[in-house]
Amino acid sequence: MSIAYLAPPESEAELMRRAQQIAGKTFAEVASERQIKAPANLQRNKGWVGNLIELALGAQAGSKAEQDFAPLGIELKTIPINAQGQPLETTFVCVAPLTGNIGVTWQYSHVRQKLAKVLWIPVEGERHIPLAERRIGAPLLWQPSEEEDQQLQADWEELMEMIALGRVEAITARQGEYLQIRPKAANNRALTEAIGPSGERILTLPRGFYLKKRFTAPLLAQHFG
DNA sequence: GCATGATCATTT
DNA sequence: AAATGATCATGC
Repeated sequence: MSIAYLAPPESEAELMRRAQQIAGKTFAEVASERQIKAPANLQRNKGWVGNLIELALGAQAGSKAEQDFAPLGIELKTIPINAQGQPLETTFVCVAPLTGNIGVTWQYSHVRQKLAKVLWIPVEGERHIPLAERRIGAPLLWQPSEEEDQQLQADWEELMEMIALGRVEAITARQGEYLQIRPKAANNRALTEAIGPSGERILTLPRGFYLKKRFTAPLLAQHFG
């Protein structure tokens, strides 16, 4: 009854072969190969699809503060799409650092490192499709273009400046053309340290950086459009 | 609490 | 309908 783990891919080519081999399969098929079962829905298993794809490709499941395929320098992201291939959800990137941001620049930011090279796995996400019957799409290995990098940098700098100036609680998800900041927490009692309006220590909800759909939609469309 | 994996569900 | 703000599970 234990999970059938797969050894990590030894090259980018091997990773891509694996990704192409699961393309077109249903979640149930891939889950069966890994000796696991699909839950009825994602309500209490929000990360289930992401974990399934990790297992199917041989990523280390679980918590590590590095890329999924660190030796290959590749981050794995599943992205739920509709029948037209458009994203159904924003994409979580990383937690937003609320303290200790003196002298931090875009070039060495966590956001930029995470997005340096991403293997996107589109997956059917429409809720009318039973979870087990949803299919995996064709993989896309992506690196940000100069233009995309600059788009993200502009949003990042605006948002990080607000955090540094003690205005984290004034940040709304409406800000940022392509990159936004929203809560990222277990619940509303989870608090973390931040800088307040007068430079004082405050406790606030942890926040995360997310890619808006208007960033990921064209990215997917260029490849599959 | 923080980092991993995200989607849910209420509001607009 | 779509986006924002809130939340769910798991392992340290």
